[in-house]
Amino acid sequence: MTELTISKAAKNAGVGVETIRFYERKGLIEQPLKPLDTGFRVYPEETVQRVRFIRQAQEIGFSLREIEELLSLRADPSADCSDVRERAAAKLEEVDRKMEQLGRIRSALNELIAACPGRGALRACSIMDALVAATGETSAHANAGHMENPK
Amino acid sequence: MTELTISKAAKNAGVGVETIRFYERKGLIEQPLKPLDTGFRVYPEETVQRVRFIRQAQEIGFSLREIEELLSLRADPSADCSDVRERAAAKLEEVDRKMEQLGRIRSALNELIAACPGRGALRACSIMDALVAATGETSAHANAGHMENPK
DNA sequence: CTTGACTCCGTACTATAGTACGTAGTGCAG
DNA sequence: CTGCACTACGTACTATAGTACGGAGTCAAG
Repeated sequence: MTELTISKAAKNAGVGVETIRFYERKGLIEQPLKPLDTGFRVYPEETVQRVRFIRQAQEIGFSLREIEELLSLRADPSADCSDVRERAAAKLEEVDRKMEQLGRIRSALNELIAACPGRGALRACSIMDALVAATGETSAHANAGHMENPK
Repeated sequence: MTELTISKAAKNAGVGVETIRFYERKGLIEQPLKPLDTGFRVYPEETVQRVRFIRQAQEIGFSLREIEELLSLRADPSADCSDVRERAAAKLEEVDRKMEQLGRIRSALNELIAACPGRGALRACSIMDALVAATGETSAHANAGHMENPK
């Protein structure tokens, strides 16, 4: 098996060379004490697996910071499966929250679009109106009364 | 009406002073050629409205860059309502794509959690397994055949 | 007239996830 | 043995949306 240089490892893992180095700096993967006389990194296959793991976890919504924790867990002999499960559950809740938020945005956009005549001057654009109107709502009472103690 | 200094304008708009200045630097709001002898900014009520508009548009998912476009449109007398509508529709599609993506993530997490025993050593954790397994899938054929022309 | 609050400006820093660049040192092919 | 590709390293830069900071000037109350 050919020695895995950084570019080969990167290629195998499906990332760029700089990304490997970036992960090393971040401590997500250990840099492989370049054993050759040359000072060049030579990677074990594990590293490629690790990078794939990282990308996979990213795809299901984990940040690099969270992935780091997952990886530490993996290395921890006392780590329990429930630890991982908890993290997954927490992430699921987070995803649910994001979806709800997006759902609200979606409804707002839909309403805006439905109400929009779709033609005509911007003066008559209900989308702009909606945006502007919303901005006015809380405006009136905000600094209306000249407060004595302005912060 | 008291002159709107930056901190009052910020307060009224519900943002920080630095945010106002940031928006000015970004060109999202014009800085109000400080007319007093002092050199202090004095804002028209419009600016507060504008900042509110920005926050409102952000809430329905527009980035500052997109909001800038929306604002230019608003200032453009030849701008048509359909321009705005198109942007809203594009944003809606984007939101839909994001929701689908999140939905996939959600399913993946759900499956992972459902399959997880929830206790026991990490060796037996199906979540970790799934992550690791996925990483291995494409690994075999990646650099298996020593290719003659490595990049 | 001093003090504290407010303002100005530019710059630097936060977080996230990389990407790019320049310099210098290697490895291998022709 | 020349030259290109590759490597190492540190630093700087990208985008996004702000936040924080330091020094200087100003305003208003006491």
